[in-house]
Amino acid sequence: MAKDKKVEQITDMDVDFAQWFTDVCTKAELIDYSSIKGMYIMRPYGYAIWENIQHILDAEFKALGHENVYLPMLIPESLLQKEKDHVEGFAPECAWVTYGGSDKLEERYCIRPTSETLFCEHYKNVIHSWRDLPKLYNQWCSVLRWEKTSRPFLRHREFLWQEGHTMHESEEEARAETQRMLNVYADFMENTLAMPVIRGRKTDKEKFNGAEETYTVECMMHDHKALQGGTSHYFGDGFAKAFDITYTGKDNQLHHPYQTSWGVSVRMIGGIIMTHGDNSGLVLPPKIAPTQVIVVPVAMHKEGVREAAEKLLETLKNAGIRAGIDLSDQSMGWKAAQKLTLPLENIADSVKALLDEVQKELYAKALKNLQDNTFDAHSVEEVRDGCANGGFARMMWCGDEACEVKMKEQAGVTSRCIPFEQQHIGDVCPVCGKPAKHMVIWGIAY
RNA sequence: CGGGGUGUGGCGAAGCUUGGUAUCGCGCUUGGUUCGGGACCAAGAGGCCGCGGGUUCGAAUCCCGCCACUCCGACCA
Repeated sequence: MAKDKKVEQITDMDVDFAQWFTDVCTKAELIDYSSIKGMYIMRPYGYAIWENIQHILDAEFKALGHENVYLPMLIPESLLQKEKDHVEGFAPECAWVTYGGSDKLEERYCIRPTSETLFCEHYKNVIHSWRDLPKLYNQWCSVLRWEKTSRPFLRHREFLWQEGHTMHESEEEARAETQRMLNVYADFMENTLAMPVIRGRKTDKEKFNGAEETYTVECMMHDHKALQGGTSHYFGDGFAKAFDITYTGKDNQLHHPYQTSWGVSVRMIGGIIMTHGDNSGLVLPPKIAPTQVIVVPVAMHKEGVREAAEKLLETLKNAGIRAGIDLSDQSMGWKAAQKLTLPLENIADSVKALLDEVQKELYAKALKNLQDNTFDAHSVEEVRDGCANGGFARMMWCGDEACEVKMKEQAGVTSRCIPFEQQHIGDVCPVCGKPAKHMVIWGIAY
């Protein structure tokens, strides 16, 4: 109950975590492979998890005033090239449409890897006055990036996501939006997905192409590697200038609006699996599980058993519990192995209490994993040795990209984020010895 | 993109060295028995042996190319 156990054999997670992950994705019937590398079929149960994520986040976005839109899938090359940093970042992994029917196109079209440029093209048309601001748009769609290596949920060539794109009158308002949405993601991950997160800012090296600031929620997986759960960018007015988006302000002068974007993808499902899964397979937090409870009637050949089970199913459903029923004619022993027994009296309340308990336990376990495998470091060697098999290292940093590059070369780690919650664990950057500016979380990332 | 491993019914494998009718277990279907602790009997269905080319009288097996999966790097939100 509340836990989807598969009898099929899967690789032991402590022997080969990567293979364990792949086994869970395929044997829990979340994913199937297609004939194209990196393009996956999301099967009903996997897609249902995404639908639950969608429903919950979409309601939160709308409650904060965002509106859903849909923009084209193709971006003319000339449009993509308007912002220099942006195109440099994405061009290497774009796929291009070059034929329409049997005719070669005059200009090739990129299959969207992200939609900043399309939103800007549209915003230029619809933003004219301060009265048109803010614009708080969101899009649910798939995007395409021609990745060299791919893994289910973690790195698809085509993946489902949502991308919010907002425009604001002032820098302050846009910065506030960037923070607000990061917190929406962080709260969702902690409260609904039972995944503890570290909120922080990306270094310049790791930030989104074209952004002034990139913020992130970082999670630790069961193997102590890092996974970025969600991301939120502050663009300043860079894109607005590149795309010539202007509005007339209250002062009767022309201004460029300030912009944000933010997104989460199906990668989050990979994060759930690698945070909560165990050697029995998939473990989902009850709040996101498509099926929370399965009623397992045993001895169904006996009169009244099936009817009683179906009545129980209705009771649970009416109480708002996502319940199912196993009407298969598996043997008593097989069914007993799937089952957890509760008295029928006040069944809906006791099931809810149990689900709450499971949710809390999953969070507590993940939090313990994060805390137990995060440590303070005062030298490159300490980070190298401490993170060799995963783990987060807190270390001071001078802010120079050169030192960040050395950390990758000498310790094998990348900067995960500059946490909002800073601690002073030293005065100098251990890499170069210069005065330290920030405490950074270092680790090996997915 | 570089290096290693892999590809045989739905799943897991054997067969390949040494070319000669496609095998096994699980699962599936049907019938029957059983059924309060992961059942059993019987009958049956299901395979372009990843794809393409070559060698050969004959290729799952040998040779070449490609595709995909997977691991390690590089790259990358």
